[in-house]
Amino acid sequence: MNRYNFKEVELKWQKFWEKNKTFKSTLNTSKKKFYCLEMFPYPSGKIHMGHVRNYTIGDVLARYKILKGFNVLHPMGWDSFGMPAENAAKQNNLDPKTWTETNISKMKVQLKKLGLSIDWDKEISTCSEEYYKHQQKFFLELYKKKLVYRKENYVNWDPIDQTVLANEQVIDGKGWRSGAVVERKKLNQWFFNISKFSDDLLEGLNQLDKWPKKVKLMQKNWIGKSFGCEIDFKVEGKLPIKSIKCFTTRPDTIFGFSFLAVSVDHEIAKFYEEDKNFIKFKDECSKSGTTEESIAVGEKIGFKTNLLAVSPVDPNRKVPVYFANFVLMDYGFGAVFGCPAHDQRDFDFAKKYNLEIKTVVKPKEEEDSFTVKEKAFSDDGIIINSDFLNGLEAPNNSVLETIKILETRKIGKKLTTFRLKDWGVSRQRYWGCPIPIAYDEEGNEYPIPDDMLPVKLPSNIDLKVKGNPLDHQKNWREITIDGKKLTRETDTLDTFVCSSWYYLRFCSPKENNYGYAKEDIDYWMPVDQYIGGIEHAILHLLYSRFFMRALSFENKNFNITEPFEDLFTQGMVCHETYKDPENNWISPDEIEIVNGEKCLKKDNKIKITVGPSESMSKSKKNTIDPEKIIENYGADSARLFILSDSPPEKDVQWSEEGISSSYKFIQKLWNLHFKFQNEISKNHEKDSSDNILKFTNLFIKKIENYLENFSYNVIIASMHEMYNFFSKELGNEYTKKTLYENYVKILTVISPIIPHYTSETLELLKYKDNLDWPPYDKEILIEENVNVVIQINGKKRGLLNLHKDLDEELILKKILEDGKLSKYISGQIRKKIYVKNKLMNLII
RNA sequence: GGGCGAAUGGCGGAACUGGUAGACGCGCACGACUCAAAAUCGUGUUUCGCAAGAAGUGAGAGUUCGAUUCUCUCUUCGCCCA
Repeated sequence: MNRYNFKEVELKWQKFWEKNKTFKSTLNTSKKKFYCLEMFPYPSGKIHMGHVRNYTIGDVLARYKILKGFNVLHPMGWDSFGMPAENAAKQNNLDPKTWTETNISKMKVQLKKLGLSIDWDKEISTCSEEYYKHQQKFFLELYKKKLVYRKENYVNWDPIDQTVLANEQVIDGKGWRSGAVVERKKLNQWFFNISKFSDDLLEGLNQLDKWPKKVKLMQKNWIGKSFGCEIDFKVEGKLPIKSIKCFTTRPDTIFGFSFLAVSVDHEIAKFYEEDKNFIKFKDECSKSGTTEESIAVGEKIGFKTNLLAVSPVDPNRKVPVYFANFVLMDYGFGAVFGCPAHDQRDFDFAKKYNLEIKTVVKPKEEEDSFTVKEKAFSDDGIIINSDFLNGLEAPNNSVLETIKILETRKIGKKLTTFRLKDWGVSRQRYWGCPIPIAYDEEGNEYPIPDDMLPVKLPSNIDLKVKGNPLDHQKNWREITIDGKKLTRETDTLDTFVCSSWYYLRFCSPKENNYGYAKEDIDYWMPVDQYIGGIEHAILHLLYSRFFMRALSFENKNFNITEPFEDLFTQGMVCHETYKDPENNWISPDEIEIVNGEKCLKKDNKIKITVGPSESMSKSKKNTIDPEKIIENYGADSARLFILSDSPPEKDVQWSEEGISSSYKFIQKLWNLHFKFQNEISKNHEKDSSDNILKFTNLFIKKIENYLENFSYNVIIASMHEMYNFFSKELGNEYTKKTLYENYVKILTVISPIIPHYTSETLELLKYKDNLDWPPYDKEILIEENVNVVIQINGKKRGLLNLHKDLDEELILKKILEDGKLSKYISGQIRKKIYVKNKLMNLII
């Protein structure tokens, strides 16, 4: 017996799978399909532990489904457009294409070392012309359906990346990638009309039974459906306007109205265009971002107009009208009424500009004389000081009730709004899918005709220019359509567009004329299991759901609305953080242990402070390189460990002890294997017991159950139990047949976890057939004796091993006969609770 | 501020519809092998107690014969939104 040589074995089987195209899948309607998809990676050039976890989880599932007889589609591709390529290319003086392609080939090698059951023939890359040419067709298709449009709009501008960001890409008022404080800028932009499907996207969530509740809730909140009221306020003043339309979700506080605020982009702003003070004010507004976040946190400022707004419920009440930075043009009508007493934002504003604060809601337990003083009261309460609204319960009752009253009085009308805004897809970058549109001198739009598609990205461009490099490509920009001289659009599409339909492309990766072939998607779609990080709970998943709706809109041949049947969101991979005495982050590689203490390798007198375990990140230097792990311990060890310590949906902590323990376990299994072979060769005449048969069948049952429920960590625990069981049990005599058959079954059911190891050991056993998931024998699992828990007054006092289905009275007799148990029974037995074959509880 | 979720030994975590809490692993301790160490193997490991036994799943209550599991209040932490 030699040591298990993982390097040799893993390479051997990876080559075998590749050569035999073991995981190639073809359309076969006679077979039940299973589409297993993990979120495809960005080709940074190096895989990280998050990838290892994501793809291992998916691989275990895919391999299990193959054993279960499914026709499994398990593809891999590259989300390969996007800024990092452009930035890296700029720094290293090469072009994004070369950089990306080199990275892809590097990462492919690394991924293959994990031993994934990928059908590499279906590999796709979103930056390839093969891919994006179809995306341009889709774009024009949506353009025809009027689901894509262009408008001038204020946008979130990332000054570092020099590009526009969608609201979803602004986090804490900063660009999600660059971290730069986002500015407001007015630009001509392309938009996908995602808001057209707001209601449908919301409703659709109800069908997604298998999605995590959390993700559905996050999407629901993001779509943000709310009821409110549209109210037309009469205004008085020197300007030629008579009224301003407002939207409010709290019409019930109308009597507390003390100012009206409009956006600086509101139509009445045109009367102030010459006003220097207004221009200054507007400038100040544009400095703070347009996100809800920045508006909530930032200072509320206003610019007083010379208009007065009249209360629609009390014509004598006239209040000032302000431009205010916290009102956005794309929310409601760009105008809101302020009720300082019951909205903190309005309260802050009123305090600043000395406006009236009129209380119209009181807490339930307070008197009617209650007044708001230090801060706004926005909890539930009762309406007061509001004439015909008095006494209503706010807000549950009062909002709908008020809307009804306002409707009958023709003051306002009910309006449903959504928080979800249209998806701005224009990016001022080179490395993206070109938008297939051109313009004439007047700015009219011309779709690029079919025979002139695809619009290819020009090569050999200068990236070092400011702004979008495509703007500087004069030759490329000029185009003649039908004899007309036009200029191309230079914006490229947000990379989220590429990832909104890649799962369709995997079904027909070679289809040349269109993005997919109908027969392929009819068979393979929807994705049966989608696996990825929770960080995509909103953006990518919502965009994908939209994209399917957009494709199926006015299209009889396409009726997929929900692309992902089941969704699993895995947790992150964490590691301890280390710091030296000067507070610098220290990587795990730079550390050695001296006398049980963590010290710097290069100077082991310097001690290291151990910080909390956090998600692996380059900035905290707590990353572990998967390549090195595979090099030192092998892919099976890495797979085993990444699955073993925590449930897949939770964060897992990477540790040196953990990976080395997984490595050792495989060595132990290897030793066990030769024990098996040795016992098999002994050729015993009969089985000493049916222990092995029972264990194996229970094992299959358990593993199957765990695989179905993503309880992968418990599978590893069961594998240890299996090892412990057989190490002892092989000391007893069993026939060659019993040993061989059960051992093959054991190896089969653990093969999704450590496929290289099991392939090798099965080969050593000279096992030649195709592997199938072994059905377990229910009959064997039926036990004749059962352990019955004996409780006295609800306290466990003992355990009796009894024949199954024993009569209650007989059990009682046994208890009384048992000295250890009977000593607890002093008086009369008042009550007996008997749970069949499980428990007997006696109440004294 | 709102919503959602979580809390179990020294640590990661198990426990199917309420029915033996702590599976399995890590760590630790002891032992075997060894001149010694590493590796490996074996035994033990919730706490208190010599023991019998008692307590015990963040805290407090409730429902129940019986609660890690259900209900309420609170504390802490995490995530999302503001």
